[in-house]
Amino acid sequence: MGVTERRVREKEQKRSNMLDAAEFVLLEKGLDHLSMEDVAEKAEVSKGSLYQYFQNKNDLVLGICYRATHLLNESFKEVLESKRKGLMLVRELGERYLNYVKDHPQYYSSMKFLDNLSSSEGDSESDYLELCTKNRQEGFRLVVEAIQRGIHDGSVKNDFPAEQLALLFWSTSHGVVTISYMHQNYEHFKLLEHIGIQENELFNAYMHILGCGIAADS
Amino acid sequence: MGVTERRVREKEQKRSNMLDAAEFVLLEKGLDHLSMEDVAEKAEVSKGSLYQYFQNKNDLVLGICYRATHLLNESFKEVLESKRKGLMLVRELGERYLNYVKDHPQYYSSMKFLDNLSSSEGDSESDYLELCTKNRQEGFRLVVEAIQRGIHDGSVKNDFPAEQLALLFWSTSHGVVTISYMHQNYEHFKLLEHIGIQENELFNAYMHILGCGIAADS
DNA sequence: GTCATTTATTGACCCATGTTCATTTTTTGG
DNA sequence: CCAAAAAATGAACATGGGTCAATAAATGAC
Repeated sequence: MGVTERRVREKEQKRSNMLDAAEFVLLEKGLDHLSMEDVAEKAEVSKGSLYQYFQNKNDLVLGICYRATHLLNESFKEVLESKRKGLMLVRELGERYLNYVKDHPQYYSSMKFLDNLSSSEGDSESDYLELCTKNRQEGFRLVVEAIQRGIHDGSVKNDFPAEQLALLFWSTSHGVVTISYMHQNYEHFKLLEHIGIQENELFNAYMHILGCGIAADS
Repeated sequence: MGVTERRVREKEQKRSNMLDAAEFVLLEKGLDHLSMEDVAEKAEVSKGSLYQYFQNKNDLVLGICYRATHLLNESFKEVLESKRKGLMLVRELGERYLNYVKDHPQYYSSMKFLDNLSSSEGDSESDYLELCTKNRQEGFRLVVEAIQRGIHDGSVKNDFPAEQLALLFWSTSHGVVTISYMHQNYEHFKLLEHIGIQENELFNAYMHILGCGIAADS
């Protein structure tokens, strides 16, 4: 009979509801003030129930992070479906990343949480940790693919191996996006408007400079 | 009499001792496991005493961050004393930043803490918060200066205003350094060695690409 | 339909840690 | 040497993550 199947489905549904609630609280209060009590209340369950679906608070946040990395990867995959030049794909990936952070700040903060997970805390079992890591590797692989296609179609120069260029793009865009995120979400961060430029301008300048560095001379 | 002066000096000395202890604990246990109790024990004072010198835990960490930003700025100033071409100075700044993070991971983690301070938490009074912000602006100003000198001496092209280039350099190097830090300090972060390159290589590639982007055509 | 068994839910409770404050100790100036 | 001011202390409080015995609900055999 399909009873067990149904129960598995129901369990996933409840877990998903809890993650929805957690996302809501994360968006409302930020990572530092996300409490299990608040999540439980929002999800209309008891605090104890949360612990039947998530091993601890870290695991819960990593559950959000799993969604976050998955969504970003889906967005990246869309880009790679295009048949345009590789260099254009790279630019598009960067734009997607920038918009993603603007549209889903709670997802981005869960990814920052993953980044800040120290080794010792990684020890505490979390099923989601491995999934998040896998997703991130997958995302990186997509960047590599875009660059490889650029090298093949001649739009990206091949001074460096594709992985290295991808890592470079990964790191630097991470930095640019971080600044953009801080500008949007933190009151006390006033570097951008102190200079008087918009995030778009920053990003365009970034892509221009990067373009000069990695574009093939044509 | 110089009694009050002496007491001010003593007070600063005690505060400094507490910061030393806090740095020690930060290095030992990381930001997540830094407890006021541990700091108090290491500093050989009671927990309550800490609160006579720091308004709360955030303030204490920002006290470390103040030292951190100050030290980095001092290092940057040394670079700017050189008479070399501006482009070289920029590269040197990047190298300093990279080495700084390697040599003082506890300082870097305190700077990450500053970065992650949400607006609401910034509300909670911290004398050090403003000082840290000031220091960061000062650091940024030094980067701008290096680039301005590069534009003047013709080693940096002037497609963009110096502030914009500086922000770009700031953001992207932040990203590269972050990756490097994570590689060194987090077990579960295996992106670099999975690809099989060293941090130096990454940094050199970064400076090379960046150089292509911002160097004047000569 | 009933009931024993398994599974899920609950919230009171525990504990770690940041923070406060009344009390005690030390320092100061006369 | 003493009264007043300043500093240090640690017991006590508040918050929030995590646990668990008790309860409720669901299941399947009869």
